[in-house]
Amino acid sequence: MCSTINSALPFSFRCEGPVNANSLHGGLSMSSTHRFSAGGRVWPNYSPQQSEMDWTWQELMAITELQEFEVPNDGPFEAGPYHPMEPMEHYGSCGTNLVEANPPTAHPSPAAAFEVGYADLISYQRLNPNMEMHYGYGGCQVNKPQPTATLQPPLMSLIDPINQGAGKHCNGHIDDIESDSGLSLGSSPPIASPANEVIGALAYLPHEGYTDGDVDCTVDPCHTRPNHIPVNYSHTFSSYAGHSYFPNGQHLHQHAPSMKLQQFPATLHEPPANHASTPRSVPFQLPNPKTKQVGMSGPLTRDERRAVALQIPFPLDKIINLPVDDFNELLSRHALSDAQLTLVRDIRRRGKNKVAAQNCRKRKLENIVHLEHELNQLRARRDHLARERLEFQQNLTVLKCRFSELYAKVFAQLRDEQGHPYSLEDYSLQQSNDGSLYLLHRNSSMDGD
DNA sequence: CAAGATTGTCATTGT
DNA sequence: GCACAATGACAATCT
Repeated sequence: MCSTINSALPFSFRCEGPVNANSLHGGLSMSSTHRFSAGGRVWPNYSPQQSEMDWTWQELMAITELQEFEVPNDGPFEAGPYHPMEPMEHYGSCGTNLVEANPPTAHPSPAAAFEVGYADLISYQRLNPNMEMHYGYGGCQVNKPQPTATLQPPLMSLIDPINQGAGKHCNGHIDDIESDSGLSLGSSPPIASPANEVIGALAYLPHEGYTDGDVDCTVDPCHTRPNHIPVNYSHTFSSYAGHSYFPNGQHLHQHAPSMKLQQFPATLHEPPANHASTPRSVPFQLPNPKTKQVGMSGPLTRDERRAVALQIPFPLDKIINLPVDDFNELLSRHALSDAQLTLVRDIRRRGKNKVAAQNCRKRKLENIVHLEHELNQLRARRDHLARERLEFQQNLTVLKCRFSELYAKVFAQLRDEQGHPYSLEDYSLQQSNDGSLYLLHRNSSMDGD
């Protein structure tokens, strides 16, 4: 005797062997050895070791036991309550709540088995052909800020010593010639780094003070300006020891022969003589160090003023950017006093550290942007998993409902020896360890097995 | 004028 | 041991 029940379900039950009403278990008067097979798997990963075609009764029963299962939500981001974005739908006619009211349980139930294989829910798409399985997140892209172009104003032009006594930055003397603890009286422009274009060269002595013979300037980046930007030097040039320089350290007549030389104001409050673009009525002002543009000069930095005061015979950018061997060679070619040597080494140390600090801060900001992007991606993945869980629960409810119907149908196929059907109220289907199914009277137990 | 942002500098550590 | 990069901390300055 074998009866097969086919339905619209993705699987069917087949009764293997006759119902042996006299095979008593637990003192019952009847039992069943029905082997139920499923024509298709219902849940992937639920029982990976099992044949695609065989479902034990316990497994099927386990499906009916499935409640909500947890989705781990212990990510690094905040574990806020998940708000389903889709309204609940009812399936079938069982009146079952699609979402169980009872919270997820931690007991080793079949639900836990689902947890283990949850990541493999790709197969679950067979029940959800329209399920989106991508985790991409297109709506949370972070516009990574474009790195601000590092302004590279030229190092300071030679400043007429008369100007050293002017204004806030020039108190009539070179402040803190030797001391590192002096006030920072001006924001120096970013010192050129190996990664940045080196613009200009600062010389504190007449140009003859360091010739191309000092250092191999043919390969020295400090002498290359591939992206020279014309700038207005009308009030920022200065002269030193009879030589006029642009702020970038280049001779005026070499690069701007048409520009008129102008006298640097003697004081900050004195308008530059014959200043073409600055009306006399407008007091001369030092350019704001924070708003200096590429190629613009500004107030001397502390180290620059020190270098001027000690007559360091080579530009700051060389001091800072030359390789150590070239730097030492440069020092060896000049007879420097101890104070000069100390200052030069301090300038080199501070200059390199300043660039390092700038790079460090830039990296820090980039890391923040990167982490924000990752955070958005994780949030998108969390939302996607939550939607998957919701769909899973809905399909589970459908299966439970349909299985209940099938259960009743199977039960209806069973007859006792007199051909009478068994009552669902009195009997339930149970499965033994060998997979056999039995009808168990609800008032008895299987302890006697 | 206060508060936050920016920048330079120093001290320290690691390479 | 030296040179240097990286970085936290602090202070000066700017917005």
